[in-house]
Amino acid sequence: MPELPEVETLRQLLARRVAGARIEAVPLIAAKILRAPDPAALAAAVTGAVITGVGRRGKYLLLRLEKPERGGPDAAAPEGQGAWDLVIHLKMRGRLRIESESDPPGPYLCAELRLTDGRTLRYYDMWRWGEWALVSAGTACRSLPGLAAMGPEPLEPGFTSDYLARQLARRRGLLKPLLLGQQVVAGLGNIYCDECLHRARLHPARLAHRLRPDEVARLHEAIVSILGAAVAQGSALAERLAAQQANLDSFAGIYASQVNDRPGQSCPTCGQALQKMHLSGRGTTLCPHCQPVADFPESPETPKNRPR
DNA sequence: AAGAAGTCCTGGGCGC
DNA sequence: TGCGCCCAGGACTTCT
Repeated sequence: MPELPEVETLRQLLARRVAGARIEAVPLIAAKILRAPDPAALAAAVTGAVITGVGRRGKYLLLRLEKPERGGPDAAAPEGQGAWDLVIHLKMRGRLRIESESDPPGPYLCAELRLTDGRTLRYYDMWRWGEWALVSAGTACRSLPGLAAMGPEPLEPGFTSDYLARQLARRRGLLKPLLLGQQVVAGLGNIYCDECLHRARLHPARLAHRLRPDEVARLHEAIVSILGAAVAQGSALAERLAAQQANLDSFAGIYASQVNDRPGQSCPTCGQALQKMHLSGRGTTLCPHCQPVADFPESPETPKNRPR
Protein backbone atom coordinates (compact mmCIF):
# COMPACT_ATOMS: atom_id res chain seq x y z
CA MET A 1 0.00 0.00 0.00
CA PRO A 2 1.22 3.48 -0.72
CA GLU A 3 3.01 5.31 2.08
CA LEU A 4 5.02 8.52 1.87
CA PRO A 5 7.71 7.32 -0.58
CA GLU A 6 5.18 5.72 -2.90
CA VAL A 7 2.93 8.78 -2.91
CA GLU A 8 5.98 10.97 -3.50
CA THR A 9 7.02 8.76 -6.44
CA LEU A 10 3.54 9.06 -7.87
CA ARG A 11 3.61 12.82 -7.32
CA GLN A 12 6.84 13.16 -9.27
CA LEU A 13 5.55 10.99 -12.08
CA LEU A 14 2.31 12.96 -12.36
CA ALA A 15 4.18 16.25 -12.20
CA ARG A 16 6.22 15.16 -15.20
CA ARG A 17 3.35 13.69 -17.17
CA VAL A 18 0.18 15.70 -16.56
CA ALA A 19 1.25 19.13 -15.32
CA GLY A 20 -0.03 21.67 -17.82
CA ALA A 21 -2.84 19.46 -19.08
CA ARG A 22 -6.40 20.77 -19.20
CA ILE A 23 -9.35 18.86 -17.80
CA GLU A 24 -12.30 18.25 -20.08
CA ALA A 25 -14.60 16.23 -17.84
CA VAL A 26 -14.69 14.41 -14.51
CA PRO A 27 -16.76 11.25 -14.77
CA LEU A 28 -17.34 9.93 -11.27
CA ILE A 29 -18.13 6.24 -11.31
CA ALA A 30 -18.01 5.56 -7.58
CA ALA A 31 -19.36 8.73 -6.01
CA LYS A 32 -18.68 7.43 -2.51
CA ILE A 33 -14.98 8.29 -2.75
CA LEU A 34 -15.84 11.98 -3.01
CA ARG A 35 -15.90 13.64 0.40
CA ALA A 36 -16.53 17.17 -0.79
CA PRO A 37 -18.15 18.87 -2.58
CA ASP A 38 -20.98 17.04 -4.37
CA PRO A 39 -20.28 15.58 -7.83
CA ALA A 40 -22.02 18.43 -9.66
CA ALA A 41 -19.99 21.06 -7.85
CA LEU A 42 -16.80 19.08 -8.51
CA ALA A 43 -17.57 18.94 -12.22
CA ALA A 44 -18.43 22.63 -12.38
CA ALA A 45 -15.23 23.63 -10.63
CA VAL A 46 -12.87 21.29 -12.40
CA THR A 47 -14.07 21.25 -15.98
CA GLY A 48 -11.83 23.49 -18.03
CA ALA A 49 -9.23 23.80 -15.31
CA VAL A 50 -5.52 23.23 -15.90
CA ILE A 51 -3.41 21.00 -13.66
CA THR A 52 -0.73 23.49 -12.71
CA GLY A 53 1.11 21.46 -10.11
CA VAL A 54 1.17 18.25 -8.13
CA GLY A 55 1.93 18.39 -4.43
CA ARG A 56 1.98 16.03 -1.51
CA ARG A 57 1.48 16.19 2.23
CA GLY A 58 2.06 12.98 4.12
CA LYS A 59 0.21 10.33 2.17
CA TYR A 60 -2.13 12.86 0.55
CA LEU A 61 -1.65 13.88 -3.06
CA LEU A 62 -2.70 17.42 -4.01
CA LEU A 63 -3.43 18.36 -7.61
CA ARG A 64 -3.46 22.13 -8.04
CA LEU A 65 -6.18 23.04 -10.54
CA GLU A 66 -6.51 26.53 -11.96
CA LYS A 67 -9.05 28.03 -14.31
CA PRO A 68 -7.52 30.53 -16.69
CA GLU A 69 -8.95 34.02 -16.49
CA ARG A 70 -11.65 34.62 -18.99
CA GLY A 71 -10.25 37.98 -19.87
CA GLY A 72 -11.97 40.31 -17.60
CA PRO A 73 -13.55 41.29 -14.37
CA ASP A 74 -12.61 38.01 -12.68
CA ALA A 75 -9.39 39.67 -11.69
CA ALA A 76 -11.30 41.16 -8.79
CA ALA A 77 -12.40 37.72 -7.59
CA PRO A 78 -11.37 36.74 -4.06
CA GLU A 79 -8.06 34.98 -3.84
CA GLY A 80 -8.34 31.26 -4.49
CA GLN A 81 -11.69 31.38 -6.22
CA GLY A 82 -10.31 30.22 -9.53
CA ALA A 83 -7.91 27.73 -8.03
CA TRP A 84 -8.51 24.47 -6.21
CA ASP A 85 -6.64 21.58 -4.75
CA LEU A 86 -7.94 18.16 -5.57
CA VAL A 87 -6.84 16.17 -2.53
CA ILE A 88 -6.50 12.43 -3.09
CA HIS A 89 -5.77 9.74 -0.52
CA LEU A 90 -5.13 6.32 -2.06
CA LYS A 91 -5.59 4.39 1.19
CA MET A 92 -4.88 0.69 0.66
CA ARG A 93 -5.73 -0.09 -2.92
CA GLY A 94 -5.94 3.23 -4.77
CA ARG A 95 -4.14 3.53 -8.13
CA LEU A 96 -3.76 6.45 -10.52
CA ARG A 97 -3.03 5.61 -14.15
CA ILE A 98 -2.62 7.79 -17.19
CA GLU A 99 -4.36 6.08 -20.08
CA SER A 100 -5.73 6.97 -23.46
CA GLU A 101 -9.38 7.85 -23.42
CA SER A 102 -9.91 5.18 -26.05
CA ASP A 103 -8.42 2.47 -23.82
CA PRO A 104 -11.13 0.37 -22.25
CA PRO A 105 -10.95 0.97 -18.50
CA GLY A 106 -9.83 -1.84 -16.22
CA PRO A 107 -11.85 -3.15 -13.32
CA TYR A 108 -12.56 -1.05 -10.21
CA LEU A 109 -12.51 2.30 -11.98
CA CYS A 110 -13.84 4.90 -9.55
CA ALA A 111 -13.22 8.26 -11.22
CA GLU A 112 -11.44 9.92 -14.11
CA LEU A 113 -9.95 13.26 -14.99
CA ARG A 114 -10.40 13.38 -18.74
CA LEU A 115 -7.84 15.61 -20.39
CA THR A 116 -8.30 17.64 -23.57
CA ASP A 117 -5.27 15.96 -25.20
CA GLY A 118 -7.00 12.58 -25.44
CA ARG A 119 -5.46 11.16 -22.30
CA THR A 120 -7.29 10.46 -19.09
CA LEU A 121 -6.12 10.13 -15.50
CA ARG A 122 -8.00 7.14 -14.15
CA TYR A 123 -8.43 6.38 -10.47
CA TYR A 124 -8.85 2.70 -9.70
CA ASP A 125 -9.60 1.42 -6.24
CA MET A 126 -10.62 -2.17 -5.69
CA TRP A 127 -11.84 -1.53 -2.17
CA ARG A 128 -13.03 2.04 -2.75
CA TRP A 129 -11.43 3.09 0.51
CA GLY A 130 -9.68 6.02 -1.16
CA GLU A 131 -10.91 9.57 -0.75
CA TRP A 132 -11.13 12.62 -2.98
CA ALA A 133 -11.90 16.13 -1.83
CA LEU A 134 -11.84 19.41 -3.69
CA VAL A 135 -10.94 22.46 -1.62
CA SER A 136 -9.94 26.03 -2.38
CA ALA A 137 -6.27 26.22 -3.25
CA GLY A 138 -4.04 26.30 -0.23
CA THR A 139 -6.78 25.52 2.29
CA ALA A 140 -6.46 21.73 2.50
CA CYS A 141 -4.46 21.87 5.72
CA ARG A 142 -7.20 23.93 7.32
CA SER A 143 -10.30 22.29 5.92
CA LEU A 144 -9.43 18.59 6.06
CA PRO A 145 -9.05 17.20 9.58
CA GLY A 146 -6.49 14.58 8.61
CA LEU A 147 -4.20 17.24 7.17
CA ALA A 148 -4.83 19.83 9.85
CA ALA A 149 -3.35 17.77 12.67
CA MET A 150 -0.49 16.29 10.67
CA GLY A 151 3.07 16.38 11.98
CA PRO A 152 6.12 17.53 10.02
CA GLU A 153 7.38 15.85 6.89
CA PRO A 154 10.09 13.40 7.96
CA LEU A 155 12.51 14.52 5.24
CA GLU A 156 12.18 18.23 5.89
CA PRO A 157 14.35 20.26 8.27
CA GLY A 158 11.62 20.57 10.92
CA PHE A 159 11.84 16.88 11.71
CA THR A 160 14.87 16.77 13.99
CA SER A 161 15.94 14.33 16.62
CA ASP A 162 15.24 16.99 19.25
CA TYR A 163 11.74 17.51 17.92
CA LEU A 164 11.09 13.78 18.00
CA ALA A 165 12.43 13.53 21.54
CA ARG A 166 10.13 16.34 22.70
CA GLN A 167 7.09 14.77 21.05
CA LEU A 168 7.75 11.32 22.45
CA ALA A 169 8.51 12.62 25.93
CA ARG A 170 5.06 14.12 26.29
CA ARG A 171 3.11 11.13 25.00
CA ARG A 172 2.14 8.18 27.13
CA GLY A 173 1.20 5.85 24.30
CA LEU A 174 2.89 2.89 22.66
CA LEU A 175 5.55 3.69 20.12
CA LYS A 176 4.14 2.16 16.96
CA PRO A 177 0.53 3.38 17.26
CA LEU A 178 1.97 6.81 17.96
CA LEU A 179 4.09 6.78 14.81
CA LEU A 180 1.14 5.56 12.75
CA GLY A 181 -1.05 8.39 14.03
CA GLN A 182 0.51 10.98 11.64
CA GLN A 183 0.58 13.66 14.33
CA VAL A 184 4.16 13.16 15.47
CA VAL A 185 5.49 12.64 11.95
CA ALA A 186 3.69 12.52 8.59
CA GLY A 187 3.61 9.71 6.10
CA LEU A 188 4.53 6.57 8.02
CA GLY A 189 2.29 3.57 7.42
CA ASN A 190 2.39 0.05 8.73
CA ILE A 191 5.18 -1.22 6.50
CA TYR A 192 7.73 1.58 6.89
CA CYS A 193 6.90 1.77 10.57
CA ASP A 194 7.92 -1.86 11.05
CA GLU A 195 11.08 -1.28 9.02
CA CYS A 196 12.07 1.82 10.99
CA LEU A 197 11.47 0.21 14.36
CA HIS A 198 13.50 -2.81 13.32
CA ARG A 199 16.40 -0.69 12.12
CA ALA A 200 16.25 1.34 15.33
CA ARG A 201 16.13 -1.91 17.36
CA LEU A 202 13.02 -0.76 19.22
CA HIS A 203 10.07 -2.89 20.20
CA PRO A 204 6.85 -1.43 18.75
CA ALA A 205 5.13 -1.66 22.11
CA ARG A 206 7.74 0.40 23.93
CA LEU A 207 6.27 3.31 25.84
CA ALA A 208 7.11 6.41 23.84
CA HIS A 209 8.00 8.60 26.81
CA ARG A 210 10.40 5.99 28.24
CA LEU A 211 12.78 5.97 25.28
CA ARG A 212 16.32 6.97 26.16
CA PRO A 213 17.96 9.80 24.17
CA ASP A 214 20.15 7.36 22.25
CA GLU A 215 17.08 5.33 21.32
CA VAL A 216 15.23 8.41 20.08
CA ALA A 217 18.30 9.29 18.02
CA ARG A 218 18.32 5.79 16.49
CA LEU A 219 14.63 6.06 15.67
CA HIS A 220 15.12 9.46 14.05
CA GLU A 221 18.05 8.15 12.04
CA ALA A 222 16.04 5.09 10.94
CA ILE A 223 13.04 7.14 9.78
CA VAL A 224 15.15 9.64 7.87
CA SER A 225 17.44 7.09 6.26
CA ILE A 226 14.79 4.52 5.33
CA LEU A 227 12.31 7.03 3.95
CA GLY A 228 15.12 9.00 2.34
CA ALA A 229 16.45 5.95 0.55
CA ALA A 230 12.97 4.94 -0.58
CA VAL A 231 12.20 8.42 -1.90
CA ALA A 232 15.52 8.49 -3.76
CA GLN A 233 14.75 5.13 -5.36
CA GLY A 234 11.27 6.34 -6.20
CA SER A 235 12.62 9.52 -7.81
CA ALA A 236 14.82 7.49 -10.13
CA LEU A 237 11.88 5.25 -10.94
CA ALA A 238 9.60 8.22 -11.64
CA GLU A 239 12.16 9.69 -14.01
CA ARG A 240 12.51 6.39 -15.86
CA LEU A 241 8.76 5.82 -16.08
CA ALA A 242 8.09 9.37 -17.26
CA ALA A 243 10.67 8.96 -20.03
CA GLN A 244 8.87 5.82 -21.15
CA GLN A 245 5.45 7.48 -20.88
CA ALA A 246 4.66 4.67 -18.46
CA ASN A 247 2.57 4.34 -15.33
CA LEU A 248 3.57 3.41 -11.83
CA ASP A 249 1.84 0.06 -11.95
CA SER A 250 2.77 -1.30 -8.59
CA PHE A 251 3.91 0.28 -5.37
CA ALA A 252 5.85 -2.84 -4.52
CA GLY A 253 9.59 -2.73 -4.99
CA ILE A 254 10.14 0.95 -4.30
CA TYR A 255 11.58 -0.17 -1.01
CA ALA A 256 12.53 -3.79 -0.40
CA SER A 257 10.95 -4.65 2.91
CA GLN A 258 13.32 -6.39 5.32
CA VAL A 259 10.83 -7.22 8.02
CA ASN A 260 7.21 -6.36 7.33
CA ASP A 261 5.04 -9.29 6.35
CA ARG A 262 7.94 -11.75 6.65
CA PRO A 263 7.06 -13.65 9.82
CA GLY A 264 9.01 -16.86 10.18
CA GLN A 265 11.81 -15.66 7.92
CA SER A 266 15.27 -14.84 9.21
CA CYS A 267 15.99 -11.45 10.67
CA PRO A 268 18.44 -9.74 8.29
CA THR A 269 20.49 -8.59 11.28
CA CYS A 270 20.71 -11.58 13.61
CA GLY A 271 19.17 -14.46 11.70
CA GLN A 272 16.52 -15.31 14.27
CA ALA A 273 12.99 -15.97 13.09
CA LEU A 274 10.85 -12.84 12.73
CA GLN A 275 7.64 -12.84 14.72
CA LYS A 276 4.21 -11.50 13.96
CA MET A 277 2.09 -9.85 16.60
CA HIS A 278 -0.98 -7.68 16.71
CA LEU A 279 -0.66 -4.22 18.18
CA SER A 280 -3.64 -1.89 18.34
CA GLY A 281 -5.32 -3.96 15.67
CA ARG A 282 -2.42 -3.75 13.22
CA GLY A 283 -0.29 -6.62 12.04
CA THR A 284 3.28 -6.06 13.20
CA THR A 285 6.41 -7.99 12.32
CA LEU A 286 9.47 -7.73 14.52
CA CYS A 287 12.61 -9.53 15.56
CA PRO A 288 12.27 -10.59 19.21
CA HIS A 289 16.05 -10.66 19.56
CA CYS A 290 16.93 -7.28 17.99
CA GLN A 291 13.83 -5.51 19.31
CA PRO A 292 13.61 -6.57 22.95
CA VAL A 293 10.92 -5.34 25.27
CA ALA A 294 12.70 -3.07 27.70
CA ASP A 295 9.89 -1.06 29.27
CA PHE A 296 7.94 -3.76 30.92
CA PRO A 297 8.72 -4.96 34.38
CA GLU A 298 5.39 -6.71 33.82
CA SER A 299 4.90 -8.76 30.67
CA PRO A 300 3.66 -6.93 27.57
CA GLU A 301 2.01 -10.07 26.35
CA THR A 302 -1.57 -9.07 26.79
CA PRO A 303 -4.07 -11.14 24.82
CA LYS A 304 -4.29 -8.41 22.21
CA ASN A 305 -0.63 -8.29 21.26
CA ARG A 306 0.51 -11.81 21.91
CA PRO A 307 2.63 -13.09 19.01
CA ARG A 308 0.80 -15.64 16.94
C1' DA B 1 -7.18 15.61 27.50
C1' DA B 2 -5.10 11.75 25.93
C1' DG B 3 -4.86 7.15 24.80
C1' DA B 4 -7.09 2.84 23.66
C1' DA B 5 -10.47 0.41 21.39
C1' DG B 6 -13.96 -0.01 18.01
C1' DT B 7 -15.73 0.83 13.38
C1' DC B 8 -16.06 1.22 8.52
C1' DC B 9 -14.74 0.22 4.02
C1' DT B 10 -14.21 -4.23 0.19
C1' DG B 11 -13.08 -8.38 -2.24
C1' DG B 12 -9.47 -12.04 -2.36
C1' DG B 13 -8.33 -16.17 -0.41
C1' DC B 14 -8.79 -19.84 2.49
C1' DG B 15 -11.16 -23.49 5.17
C1' DC B 16 -14.76 -26.47 5.51
C1' DT C 1 -17.48 -26.84 -6.18
C1' DG C 2 -19.31 -23.39 -3.60
C1' DC C 3 -20.42 -20.97 0.42
C1' DG C 4 -19.14 -18.08 4.13
C1' DC C 5 -15.90 -16.17 7.11
C1' DC C 6 -11.61 -13.71 8.01
C1' DC C 7 -8.24 -10.50 6.98
C1' DA C 8 -5.78 -6.30 5.41
C1' DG C 9 -4.61 -0.83 7.16
C1' DG C 10 -5.88 4.25 7.41
C1' DA C 11 -8.56 7.49 9.57
C1' DC C 12 -12.32 8.60 12.06
C1' DT C 13 -15.50 7.93 16.16
C1' DT C 14 -16.50 6.36 20.63
C1' DC C 15 -15.24 4.92 25.07
C1' DT C 16 -12.46 5.10 29.32
